[in-house]
Amino acid sequence: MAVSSYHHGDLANAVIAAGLRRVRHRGLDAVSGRELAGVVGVAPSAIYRHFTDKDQLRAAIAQAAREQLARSMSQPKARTVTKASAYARFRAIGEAYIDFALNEPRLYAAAFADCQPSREDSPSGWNILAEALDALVATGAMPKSRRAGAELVAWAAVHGISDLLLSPYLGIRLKSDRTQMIAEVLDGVMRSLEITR
Amino acid sequence: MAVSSYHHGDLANAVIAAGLRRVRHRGLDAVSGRELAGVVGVAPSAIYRHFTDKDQLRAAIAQAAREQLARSMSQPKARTVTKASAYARFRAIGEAYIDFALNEPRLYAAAFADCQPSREDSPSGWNILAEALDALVATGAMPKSRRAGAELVAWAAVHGISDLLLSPYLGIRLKSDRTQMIAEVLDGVMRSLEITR
DNA sequence: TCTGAATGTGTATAGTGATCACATTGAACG
DNA sequence: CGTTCAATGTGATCACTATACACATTCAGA
Repeated sequence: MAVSSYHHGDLANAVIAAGLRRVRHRGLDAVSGRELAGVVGVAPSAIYRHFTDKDQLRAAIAQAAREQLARSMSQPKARTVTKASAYARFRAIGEAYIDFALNEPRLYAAAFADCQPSREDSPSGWNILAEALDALVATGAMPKSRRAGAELVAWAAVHGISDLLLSPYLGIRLKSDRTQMIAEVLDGVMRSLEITR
Repeated sequence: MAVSSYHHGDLANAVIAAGLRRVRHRGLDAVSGRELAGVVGVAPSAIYRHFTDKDQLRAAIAQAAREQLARSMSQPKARTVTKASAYARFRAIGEAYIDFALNEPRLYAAAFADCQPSREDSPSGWNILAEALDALVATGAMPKSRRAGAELVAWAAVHGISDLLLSPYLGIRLKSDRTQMIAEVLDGVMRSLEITR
């Protein structure tokens, strides 16, 4: 595609892809429209045919990052017919979330940095989490009485530990092993929601 | 002070103060050295006498924001001699943290945005939390076996719920009452750490 | 084939971080 | 009291960025 070398053919997506690459190892604040244009091989002003604003460009990149996070969360796909499998999947989702945050810290930060209140993401992580929680209730691993608002409790804990582990501010005091701390927080979520194996 | 109008007298602090004002209603990314210099009434380049870098300026403003957060957390000062008072104080600290985040969202975001791994803050929120947890154990409100790593579990939950409530991305799905959701998360922390009233 | 809409180009403006030589000041010291 | 020096502020300047606008190029359909 784009043999003409004048019309690119898919500039918007190319720019977002280049932006994601840039975010991955320099962070969202390091993306500059001009540089992305240069990487893609186009004049700086061409970007404004596809994004009204730099804010909108940032938002588009952030949404792409969110989609990657959601994809990571949807990796654990075990059949959740038994208590044990539902428990395992729920826990695996949490671990996948934290792993993504620790392995792609800048992508993770970008995912929550810029988002329009109006837009929605298709394979939302929220829905993945909700399904896992439903399975927990269906298999009897979690009391129905704890179901309401459980997404928030679980997400808050997992999001919080991710942020804290990444923050150099608190990172200093966290001398002990990371995997152990993650396990502690996840165990805490289980007690908090009265989830049993 | 500073009647000479040439030498300011306390430029660094004045710039940080102006920066905090700017952060409060435009966010950390909106601070520009030139603008701060203008507000304080000084030439743009003068700032570089006190901050080597813009990164360092941002870090200084972020640290000031962190100190404000810690101050908010240290407001609840009830005597923690009984189970009930220790419980109340611990909970109040969590509520103060979340309140600060919701009332000063940009200040809160800035507090965690830029921080050098080396620097330490004096009245750290971590210590305040640790003391409250010690009091819980001392008064028998929390089993000693849950004490290790309890700061992390508590902070993660409270930090997570703050971030999620502020994020427009998840804010959409959170239709129910905020205070109720906050209470749910705090209740979850209590169950998670086996804290009783 | 012609025509218009979509897309990319080049240029210009304004604001930004950063540097450097220079000016001004206050404080220490004779 | 006067000199001197380090700290601090100024002004000019450079490179880079976001953004707007007039213009060029291409593609798709009547």
